[in-house]
Amino acid sequence: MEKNQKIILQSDENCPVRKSLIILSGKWRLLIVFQINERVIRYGELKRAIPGISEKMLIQELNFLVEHKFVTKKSFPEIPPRVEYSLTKLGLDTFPIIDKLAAFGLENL
Amino acid sequence: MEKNQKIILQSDENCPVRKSLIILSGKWRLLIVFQINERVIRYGELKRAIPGISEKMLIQELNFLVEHKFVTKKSFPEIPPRVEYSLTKLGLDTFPIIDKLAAFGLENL
DNA sequence: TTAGGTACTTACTAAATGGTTAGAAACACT
DNA sequence: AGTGTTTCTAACCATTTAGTAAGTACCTAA
Repeated sequence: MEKNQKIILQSDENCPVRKSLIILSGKWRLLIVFQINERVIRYGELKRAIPGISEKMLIQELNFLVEHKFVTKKSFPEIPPRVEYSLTKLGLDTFPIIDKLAAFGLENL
Repeated sequence: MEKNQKIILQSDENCPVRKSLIILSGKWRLLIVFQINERVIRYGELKRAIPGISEKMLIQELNFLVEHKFVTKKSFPEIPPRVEYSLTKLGLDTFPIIDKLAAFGLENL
């Protein structure tokens, strides 16, 4: 805690909080990660599991998460196409954050 | 965890993660909260403590945080003016989130 | 009289984010 | 021939968020 605070005191790009925010902020990212959870899930399933998300945002954020190694993507050469998404270890490592966010929301909002 | 997940499965406005994100997302909010920390701090001090933030964003986000009861503001009728900010209990309660964000950033980014 | 300090406020601009709609590809089924 | 399925892609627009720069008010000290 004291260590983190010291780093925050020079809150520039080296600040780990800021680094996390740059990658994990946004309306859908953490929600998608948490929704995938420990499953292997198809694009369409995910879409149905996150009401309100547009196809554009879902695919865009999935691509981002794949690029940044939070999510693994596996395409099957079938017709109609099948694509499966699952979390990497990095993706699973965001769960403590999501848990705290959920706990805070439940208690205070 | 299972409970949270269940709630997430209908990820609408009732989702506590989403509620938290609506209030706490943004480039500066959590940074400001963590920077105030347990101190009583003046506007100018805070500005110097958060390099890169513009006056507009600082005051705008401070106002938001005051409105939403994360921060307390106390103005002294002096010249030059003096205004002191400090965290409420609600503000302090966001620390678990910030800690996890920092931990994640340190370990992974 | 001028410059300086503090805490803002305003106007304007730029960039990032999100939403809507349409469509493409490729095959199966009717 | 036409419809449906699934996973995307692209164009366009609206909204939100953030940055820049200038200015305000009031008093103090040089």
